[in-house]
Amino acid sequence: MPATSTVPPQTFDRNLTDSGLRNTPQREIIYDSLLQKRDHPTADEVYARVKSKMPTISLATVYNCLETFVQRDLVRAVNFERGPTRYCPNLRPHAHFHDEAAGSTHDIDLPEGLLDQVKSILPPGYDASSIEISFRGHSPKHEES
Amino acid sequence: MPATSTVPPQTFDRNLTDSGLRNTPQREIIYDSLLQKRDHPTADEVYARVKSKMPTISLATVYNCLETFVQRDLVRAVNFERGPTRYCPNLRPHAHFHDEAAGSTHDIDLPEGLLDQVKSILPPGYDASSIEISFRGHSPKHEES
DNA sequence: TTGCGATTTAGAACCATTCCAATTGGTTGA
DNA sequence: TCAACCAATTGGAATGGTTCTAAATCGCAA
Repeated sequence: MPATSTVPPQTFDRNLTDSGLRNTPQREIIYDSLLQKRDHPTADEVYARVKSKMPTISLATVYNCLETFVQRDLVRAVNFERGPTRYCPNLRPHAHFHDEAAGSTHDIDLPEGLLDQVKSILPPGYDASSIEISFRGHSPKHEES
Repeated sequence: MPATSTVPPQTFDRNLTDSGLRNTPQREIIYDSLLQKRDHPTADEVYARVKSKMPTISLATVYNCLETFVQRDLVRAVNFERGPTRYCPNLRPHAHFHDEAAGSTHDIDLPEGLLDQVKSILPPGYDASSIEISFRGHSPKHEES
């Protein structure tokens, strides 16, 4: 049982079709590649991985599809400073830990209630639609980041 | 009394000179401009503000100086997604709130202990050198963001 | 002074991303 | 089945923020 939560395949499909979008081969193969190796790849990395299965796919399509997934809340976009955007199919509430030495990124599960607690520090009148928590530092070794 | 904490002028100077750097007119005027209007300006905005006082200054110098300040922990660099880096002279531990509608960024003071508490969710072996907490949403009106 | 390293500068280069315009593809309803 | 329409893909050009480069300048210290 992985410590991640992704949508089941049929939900992925319906999430798209329900809003008038299509589940194209490109979208399927890109989403698949995110599930396959959950190391928070950049668009370029996704492009490279996906090209072996579908050599004619274009980088623009990779950007388009990833953006579509983010809009539909199927995937999270993760940013560290000004680095390239990374993509993450884990929908469970979690923070990110960026290992500076290894250049790898790990998900950190959030305990129940932590987000509410953090949100409670906001002064009256502030209404947060999203909260990001990210760490930098060094982390134990992982085979797969 | 502002809810921010910046270094006193002589500390600013010593922080630089102690590590073999010089406190040049450009550095002084740029740091000044950050103190003057604490709305988390981008490098471009700093450039525009500073140009009226020193018309010959270059954008590259603005980038150089800001980067120097960040290295020396005189200023914090703040990023929201892939937007341009913004700069903040407030050294007190704080989070950032980004108002999507207004495009403005506010400091949110962190209560004593919150960072430790957030840090405590890390599994054993993880050692965080920095933590970022950022909100997006909508905030009450401000004259100055 | 002279020398040396720190600094500034303009402009070129870079990189991630978005835009554009043309083509292709799938669905729907006549 | 066809036509029409809108979604999606594609390659390449364009954009925007930032960094690099190489040359000029500056300021302190021998």
